[in-house]
Amino acid sequence: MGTKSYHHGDLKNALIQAGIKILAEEGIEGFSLRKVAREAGVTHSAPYAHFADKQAMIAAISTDGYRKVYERIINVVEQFPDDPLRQFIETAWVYVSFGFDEPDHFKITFSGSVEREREYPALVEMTSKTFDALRQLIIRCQQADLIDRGEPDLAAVTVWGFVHGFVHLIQEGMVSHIVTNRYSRREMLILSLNHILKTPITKDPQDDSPLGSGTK
Amino acid sequence: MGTKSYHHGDLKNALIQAGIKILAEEGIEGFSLRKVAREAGVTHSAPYAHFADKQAMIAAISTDGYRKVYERIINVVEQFPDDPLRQFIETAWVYVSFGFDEPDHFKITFSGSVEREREYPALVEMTSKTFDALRQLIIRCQQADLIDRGEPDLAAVTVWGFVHGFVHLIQEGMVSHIVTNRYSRREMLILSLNHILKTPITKDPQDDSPLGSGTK
DNA sequence: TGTACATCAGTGAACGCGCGTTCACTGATGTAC
DNA sequence: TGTACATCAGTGAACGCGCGTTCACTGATGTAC
Repeated sequence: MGTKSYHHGDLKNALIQAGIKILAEEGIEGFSLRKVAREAGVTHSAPYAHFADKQAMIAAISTDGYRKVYERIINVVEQFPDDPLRQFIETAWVYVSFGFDEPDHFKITFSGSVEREREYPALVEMTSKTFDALRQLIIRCQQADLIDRGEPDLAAVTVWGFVHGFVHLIQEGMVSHIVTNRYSRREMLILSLNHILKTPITKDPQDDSPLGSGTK
Repeated sequence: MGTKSYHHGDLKNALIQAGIKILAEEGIEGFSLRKVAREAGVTHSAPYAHFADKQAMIAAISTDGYRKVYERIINVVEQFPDDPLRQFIETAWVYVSFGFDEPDHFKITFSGSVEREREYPALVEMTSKTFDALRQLIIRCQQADLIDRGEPDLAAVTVWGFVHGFVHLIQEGMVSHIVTNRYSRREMLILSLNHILKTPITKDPQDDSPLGSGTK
């Protein structure tokens, strides 16, 4: 399992990275297997040695997106072991940051680009691990009385739905400039989360800066 | 402005309807100008008499989506003139229903498929009218103390973000079966909105049925 | 009412393009003896 | 260390396809006199 073997070395991973780069540069519209191969410096038919077809390549990129988010969430949870509020905010921020930093990788990951998910066990595993981490977090927040109790899966729908929609609205430029000119994205996120939290917070726990002052 | 004139009659609208049908049957992936023309029973070059290019056709379909949602929102607001809570719930339901009933028309409308929106004044007008209706509704809800006060545009981001994400999660099958098997979509929506409302409601105002009983 | 003309919605052939996928191949790498 | 062979990652030509768009055209409709 060295980093390089013979021939190209690790074409499979190189193709995934190339795919992510194509997404970043040309978006989902511009995504094609041929471009990915070109980006990786390889013939357009080379990817077929590693991926059955285009769908399989997309599934691998999607899996990578879930993996990134999952690892960051786990990381945040470990970083603030006894602080569910902080875990809640930073987990939301992880998700939102991914959406802002890699918009099209985010879209391909969380917008059901993979048609027959079942056929990709690695993807199925990453999605269920991620969903589970979110669910556990919600339960911890309910126990700490941070958000309304009730069916945790339903609370998860509320929170995750909001966070996803939040990214979407900003990505698509649907948020009024009154808001985007006045608040940073992190500030907007936390102020919005306040509508869901039972006790609104007034300071960003990251640096104790006051929220909603109305100046970026 | 008769319904039919000479030749085809009203090809422009017929093409928009054909486009919506193609979206419903084959999704965004399967959408092409040539298919739309075929569906409308017309040569593949006929649409160019009415739309400058593919983008213009998409912009028209998107405008139609906004128009539908806008008209239904206005309708709901007029139907319950002094009941902001009811307006709030039904407006959310209008949006969500559109997403469930016409998933791909919804996506093309609210997922920034139009590249240079500025160039389509009818679209710009419909979006701003819709945004404004939502904003006014949020303000009415804040005044009635239904949701937390503060910058209305930010509250709108929270609510609209949530509702959009809600549709997305369900459309993409990302909601746990525990939840979807147990609650109807309307029930899920209202129970989720309860996390945002200051005073949770316990009955669906539409028919006074109890919420969250745990059986569809 | 009838004729000549202008308008313009819709036709159909043609273009060039990039795509996904296949397939016989080449040639570098690894393995057996 | 050297040779023969097997493996298999990557090549490059070829395929058929549907796409967006253009353009000279046709023929139905409307208008002027």
